Amino acid sequence: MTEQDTRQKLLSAAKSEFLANGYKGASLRRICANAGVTTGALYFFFKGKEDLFGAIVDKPMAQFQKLTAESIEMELKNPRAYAVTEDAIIRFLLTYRDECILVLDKAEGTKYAAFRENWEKRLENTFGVFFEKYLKRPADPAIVHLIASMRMHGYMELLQGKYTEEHSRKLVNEMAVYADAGFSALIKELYKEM
Amino acid sequence: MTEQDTRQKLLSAAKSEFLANGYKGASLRRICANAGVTTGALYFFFKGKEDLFGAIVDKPMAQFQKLTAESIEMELKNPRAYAVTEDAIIRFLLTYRDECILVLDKAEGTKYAAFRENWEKRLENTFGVFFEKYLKRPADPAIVHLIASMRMHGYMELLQGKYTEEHSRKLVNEMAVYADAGFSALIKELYKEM
Amino acid sequence: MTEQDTRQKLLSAAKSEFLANGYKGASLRRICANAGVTTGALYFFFKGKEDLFGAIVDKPMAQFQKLTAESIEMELKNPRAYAVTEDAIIRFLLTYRDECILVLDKAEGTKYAAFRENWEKRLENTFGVFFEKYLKRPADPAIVHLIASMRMHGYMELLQGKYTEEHSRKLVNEMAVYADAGFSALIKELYKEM
Amino acid sequence: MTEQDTRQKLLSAAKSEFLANGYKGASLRRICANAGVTTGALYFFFKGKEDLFGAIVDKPMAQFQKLTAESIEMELKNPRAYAVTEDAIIRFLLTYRDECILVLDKAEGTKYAAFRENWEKRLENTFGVFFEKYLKRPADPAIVHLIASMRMHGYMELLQGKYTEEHSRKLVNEMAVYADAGFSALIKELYKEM
DNA sequence: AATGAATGAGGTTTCATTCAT
DNA sequence: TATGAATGAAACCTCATTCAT
Repeated sequence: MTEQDTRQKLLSAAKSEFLANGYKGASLRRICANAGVTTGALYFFFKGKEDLFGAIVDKPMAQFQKLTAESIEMELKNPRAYAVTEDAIIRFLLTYRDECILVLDKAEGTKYAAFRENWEKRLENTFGVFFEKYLKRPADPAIVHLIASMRMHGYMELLQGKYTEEHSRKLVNEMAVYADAGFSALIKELYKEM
Repeated sequence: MTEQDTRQKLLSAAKSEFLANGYKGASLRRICANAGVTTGALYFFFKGKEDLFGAIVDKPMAQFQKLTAESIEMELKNPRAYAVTEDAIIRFLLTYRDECILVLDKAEGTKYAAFRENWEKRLENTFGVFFEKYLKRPADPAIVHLIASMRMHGYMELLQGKYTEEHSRKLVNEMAVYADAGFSALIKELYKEM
Repeated sequence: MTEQDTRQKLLSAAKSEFLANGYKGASLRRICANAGVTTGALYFFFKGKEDLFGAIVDKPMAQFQKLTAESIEMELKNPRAYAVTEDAIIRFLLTYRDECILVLDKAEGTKYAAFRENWEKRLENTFGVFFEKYLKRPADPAIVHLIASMRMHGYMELLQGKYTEEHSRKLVNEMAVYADAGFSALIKELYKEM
Repeated sequence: MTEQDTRQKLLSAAKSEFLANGYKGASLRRICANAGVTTGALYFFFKGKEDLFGAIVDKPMAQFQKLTAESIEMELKNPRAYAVTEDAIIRFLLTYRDECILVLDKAEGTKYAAFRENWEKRLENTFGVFFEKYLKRPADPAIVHLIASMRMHGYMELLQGKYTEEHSRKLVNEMAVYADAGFSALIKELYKEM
């Protein structure tokens, strides 16, 4: 077995374990057992539990960070860019499905613990801007948070259900139809309340 | 220390711990330490970890089960009842906020593990019926699931954010506006696709 | 409930528990639960686990000690007395069946731990005397021990199987027939070996 | 410390502890302490308490099962084979003295709990057949049980007393003389009763 | 006469981690 | 590269016992 083989087996077993039990609930013993190596081997390749988790998600997530940073920049220049940037993000999510699930839903106890929350907050900001634009005043942060959080959750569900890429894109579009109409209606409703 | 103090302290410490770390991640030691007693004391009041969890959520959840059972029955007779039953459920969720969060989001490892999933499935069924009614054909289960899951998540977020009851009701209404409009738009979109 | 009632219930529950699980394996909690009282009550009537055990068996066993002491004395004066004294002992065993089982087979961890061994040793001595008498020399202590131990075990089995007194007496007689014939044959065999 | 030392030390300490306190009463902590390691170390070598017990007795007992199975088969074909098969069994018992004691007398709580009882039942069956053959009718099951149980106990005592193999064989023969004569006399006695 | 509460030690087991080889 | 061995802390739980009331 080449050195890469072992490392790869460990990463693969770790991914399954983390997905199944979350970071905290994952057992390095089980990972090693499933990889067919001893615990010592794991510590040759990785510094520890968190390092192992990082080895799976760090690279994709760095890219993701860059992606979202660009998105925000673009959207600040041109709000219409949203469709484009969302598409890029969706593509990314679908490409690195497992890694995203890990970071967004299984990362309690790691440095990524707040990752999802942070993303959600950015989404919230974006949504807040929209609301303010159409409402001519800031909206109740709670409703903005709710809408953003539901949207985020939609993306998460999309990841968890293992649809084909084509099917996923269709679902994303339908979610967008749903959300856009909902957003418009909500604006009207909030406008009435004034 | 008065009579029921210790039991109450244990329940209170347990609630915090379960909320913070989930059932599996919760430590009875920490609970006891926070309650200011030894681990043995806990076992005087409760049979074990699951019994302790149950002592917090069992009673409210029995009531909740009754509530949802009634809701389903009513909705089967008259679909318009949805508004009424939803209102009752929302009131319940807000009244037993912590207990609901525990059962719906922190219960892995307990008998309530599937509680949220089951509820979501029922919601999915209801939504599926609506879709079929307006679409004259069954909708893609994936989109029904997505919409239902997002709605569920909305309720969850409502619980997590500690809004006043009045505020919460307002948010529920706004969520309904959002969701109804989204639903209608989606129906149209799906209709076009045929 | 009168005071005697509770004490009696505790003793009765304790007897069952000790019989079922032995002294060490018995749980005072279970005893109290089965007696329908709290642990505190137990400690009002008894000083602790061993005292509770003693309260069940001490009185009968004192009598038993007296009985065997007399037996030995009588047998030393007249070996033919064996039949008489054995009968008395059997009667005792059948009368205090449970207590005897407790002391002879479930007493590890109590002051009675060596009781059975001691009785066996006395039986061994008696048997040794017989052997020496008919063999004109001391027999191998090992075979004497074996024969005595088997006889003891016969008594124990008699207790464990819950036969009627009549049936038990019949079995005792048959055991005696078996043992006497065995003894005679063994003497002959050992005599040949010289 | 050489390679297998710790495992061996653990097995040795475990054997002593199990012999002294039985399976249930044995403490893994004491075992580890006596072996000079921490409790964690035990779990590197063994899956748990029962696995540890199994590591001591499983192999010998598998062999023993084969042995008794063969014995039964042979005796069914030719009842005279009893002498031969008994000899093989005795040799086995003497070779794996400790393991046999563990399984036959200290195994409550393990999968071997019923081992001795089963063996005794087989012996009882064999004895029952003998009785019926010479008595021309079935004998009282109680007396058959008693005789069989006493014989079994004889074997057990043989194991507990640490005699040399030669001495043991002599004792087995003497037990056989004792038992055969006892059996004959009992048959006669029972015959008279008819 | 008895309750209800609490202790503290000990039970088996799992964990992430370390380290000599 | 990787093994095999071992640690020590923490996990849930049960125990006999004590004590104020």
